[in-house]
Amino acid sequence: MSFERELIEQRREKLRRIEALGYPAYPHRFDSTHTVEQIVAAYASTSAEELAQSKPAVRVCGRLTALRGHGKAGFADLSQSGCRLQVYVRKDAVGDRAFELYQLLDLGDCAGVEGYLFRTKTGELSVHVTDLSLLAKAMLPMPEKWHGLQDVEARYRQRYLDLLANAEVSQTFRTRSKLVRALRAAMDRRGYIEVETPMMQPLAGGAAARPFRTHHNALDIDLYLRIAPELYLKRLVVGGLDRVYEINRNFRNEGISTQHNPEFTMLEFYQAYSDYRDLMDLTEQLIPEVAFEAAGTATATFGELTIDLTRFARYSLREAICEFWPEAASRPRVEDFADPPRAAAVIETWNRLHPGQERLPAPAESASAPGGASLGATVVALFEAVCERKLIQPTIIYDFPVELSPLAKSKDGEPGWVERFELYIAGMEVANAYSELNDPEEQRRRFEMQAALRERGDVEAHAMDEDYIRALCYGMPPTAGEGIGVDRLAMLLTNSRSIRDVILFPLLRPEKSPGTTEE
RNA sequence: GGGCCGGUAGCUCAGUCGGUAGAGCAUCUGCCUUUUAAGCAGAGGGUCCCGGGUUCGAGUCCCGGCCGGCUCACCA
Repeated sequence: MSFERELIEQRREKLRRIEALGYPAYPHRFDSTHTVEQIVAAYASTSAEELAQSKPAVRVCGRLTALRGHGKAGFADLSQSGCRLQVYVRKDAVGDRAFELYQLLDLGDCAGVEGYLFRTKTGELSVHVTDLSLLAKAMLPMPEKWHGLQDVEARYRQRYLDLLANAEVSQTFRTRSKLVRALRAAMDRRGYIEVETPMMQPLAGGAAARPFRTHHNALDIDLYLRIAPELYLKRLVVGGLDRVYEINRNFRNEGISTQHNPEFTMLEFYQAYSDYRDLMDLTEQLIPEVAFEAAGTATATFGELTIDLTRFARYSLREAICEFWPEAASRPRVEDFADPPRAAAVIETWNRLHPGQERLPAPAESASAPGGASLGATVVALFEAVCERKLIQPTIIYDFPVELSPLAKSKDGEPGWVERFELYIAGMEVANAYSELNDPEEQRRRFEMQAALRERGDVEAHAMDEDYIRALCYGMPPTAGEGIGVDRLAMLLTNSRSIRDVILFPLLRPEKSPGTTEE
């Protein structure tokens, strides 16, 4: 018999003995007068003398996270929702039967106690127990109490243990929850209505990404898990819902990294009669507002970095490349991105400055040149190489190439560029927004451009969506829309370097054979 | 997919030059009625990730694989 089996068998035996004492093994409920948190908060400053006099009666329950035996007495820590309360059990106070039960308890068991509050010699607020019950037995041993659960894989696969053993993990997810609530409240306050749009879509649109595919049996059709809710939310704007938002999952069938999980949570919102400038202003309000509400501060500590979420820089994408260019002598100018030959010269200079690294591609002379990257794509690639990891403090980067933004409205007088911005914090893209393209004819041309890319093998190029164009044909008011990556914002607010640390159950390869209690 | 790192008791980790598998916590037994990483005395507990190979001998060296982490690429 393996050691683990032996441990389980020991605990089965204890459970049998507990039942033999007349205690139910798995009682149905427990009436408490307080939560641990309430007791700790209410009596934090009550003196030992006052407690000795009033002997406040409490019934409280939680999980046993420490047991310190002393012969015919013992101390235990009862933990509930991240709060800890010491209980003191002595044989002459609880009686023989309950004390026998106490001796059969293990670390990790759920228990309830009844008694009165007092302070120990060392001044610790504790429950002097007069009665005790087992609420559920832990059949498997808890992780080590001092170091917690360190094995990264086990932490993700058995998140419940991670939450039990590592208090800061529990705190991270409480902060995340507050963040989602704060975002929702912020949108509600501003008059947006929350909606839910399809997660299963016949066409996966609204972003450039590879989708997951699934199948509906009764209709016998293939469907895609959504990569973005965008096209549905804009249909709602056409329908007169001038301010809508959705907080929900997107699914992208792509690589996994510290910043990418195949399913991730986005806040996406649309507002009629506005453009991207309005959303820049809104974003600058929203981020510090929700940070303060969720984390209690608008100053984020992220690894070595200290980030002030109240101050935002703004650069156009072209300005940013010039601004963050590493060498003064070869610094390009904004006009250098106006046509492929000049942009090619800038990229050539960059490649020359970075001989060891992979070369950035030069733009093709025309958009239809086979195999060549578009001017827009190469400028964005250059931006990412030059700037992205340097954008530590909150920075809005605006005006993107039209080739990469098939759903965004062009800038007046500059048809090659669209009214779009992205927000970068700590080198991560946190938000993406634009003035929505609402001209159905132009939208059709953009989709056709995408279809051409698709024919050349770009699996992420946007699919033609006739139904969406039909919706635009009924007239969509001028509208601005934005998506905010909730996971990445949660990372910033909880000092989590990996997106997996803010997702309760990140996607992992399935375990071959999880250990269970079968024999 | 490439590079680097890791996988040893339920948990956290050591393991030297290739020579009988170790500690702490947890568990079990005994003692202990104000402790708090409680304490004291004793005991049990191992597919050293898997499969090959080298060797008299492999946790250790070599090859292949599995799983995970970081990183680069990919991913607006």
